[in-house]
Amino acid sequence: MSSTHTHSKKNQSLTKNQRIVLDLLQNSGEPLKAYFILDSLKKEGLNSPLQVYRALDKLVELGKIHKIESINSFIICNNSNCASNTAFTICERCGKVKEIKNKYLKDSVSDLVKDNQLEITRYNLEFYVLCKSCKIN
Amino acid sequence: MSSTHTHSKKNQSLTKNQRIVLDLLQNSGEPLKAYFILDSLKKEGLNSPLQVYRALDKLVELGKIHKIESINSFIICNNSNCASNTAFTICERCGKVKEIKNKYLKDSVSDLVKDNQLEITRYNLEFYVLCKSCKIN
DNA sequence: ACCTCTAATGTTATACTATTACATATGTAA
DNA sequence: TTACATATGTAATAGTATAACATTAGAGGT
Ligand SMILES: [Zn+2]
Ligand SMILES: [Zn+2]
Ligand SMILES: [Zn+2]
Ligand SMILES: [Zn+2]
Repeated sequence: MSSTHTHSKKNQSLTKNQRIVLDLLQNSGEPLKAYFILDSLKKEGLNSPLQVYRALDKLVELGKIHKIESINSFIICNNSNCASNTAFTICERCGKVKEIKNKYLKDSVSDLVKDNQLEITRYNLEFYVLCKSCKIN
Repeated sequence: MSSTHTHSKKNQSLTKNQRIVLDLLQNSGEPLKAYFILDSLKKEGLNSPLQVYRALDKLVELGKIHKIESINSFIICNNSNCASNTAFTICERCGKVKEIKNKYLKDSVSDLVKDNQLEITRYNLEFYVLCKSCKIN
């Protein structure tokens, strides 16, 4: 079973608990809270908070999901290579969260970092907005 | 006692609880947790979490302190006019937090926002670093 | 196959963070 | 004064996360 390529490691190495938590977040697409995940996955055999938190921790570490600290929630990564750099917009009215595509963001952040003489290892940027539907209503 | 000028309102309007919580954060200069604040201020007459949280909420609203979400802690504002825009460096090793002076940051953020076509109402930026003393050791 | 080591699991209990609810008091403005 | 908004005090409870310990599953080397 070690005929695999290097790049497949990350996908294959997910354990059962990690996989079902990731699937839930993937299918949801929006931020979910740990205890909501727990309730949702009772039927899958997750019985204790720790089982959820351990899976979440690992998935965060792998960069497959992100934690949005201000709402104690977890969301599937919407990019392919965030590493541990994250950037979100959060609607101030309805709480809707979107991960900002880091394709273009990177250069902007680099400039900002350079301009302010920071030596950073990673970053987390939270931009509060009024989402489209909230702007209308 | 209402002979005051308009601009002094914000300072004078602090209530007793708000004042003693603010003083503690001011004197500390580093991020403090709500229950630590509670313990520290037992002798000042604060007996319940709610008394602390209410003071903290108000001080955050006034922009006098900021909450650092990722560590559930509160820190005195190091700028004069953050409004609700915040930017911190956080040491990945020892957890030391510093607020970034927003004097220069503002333009950089404006550029970033413009480049990424965001319409934001405010922001919170967290830059993870290795602080000087951690870099040495 | 066997041993070894590391990572993950299962379970219980507990720690930490924050809010609800309700009664009371205080300050401010008409 | 009356009315209103804001702040307080207190108790109970909700929500978030980790410690501790025993057990199991996988990966790698021999
Ligand atoms: Zn991502
Ligand atoms: Zn919205
Ligand atoms: Zn500030
Ligand atoms: Zn440090």
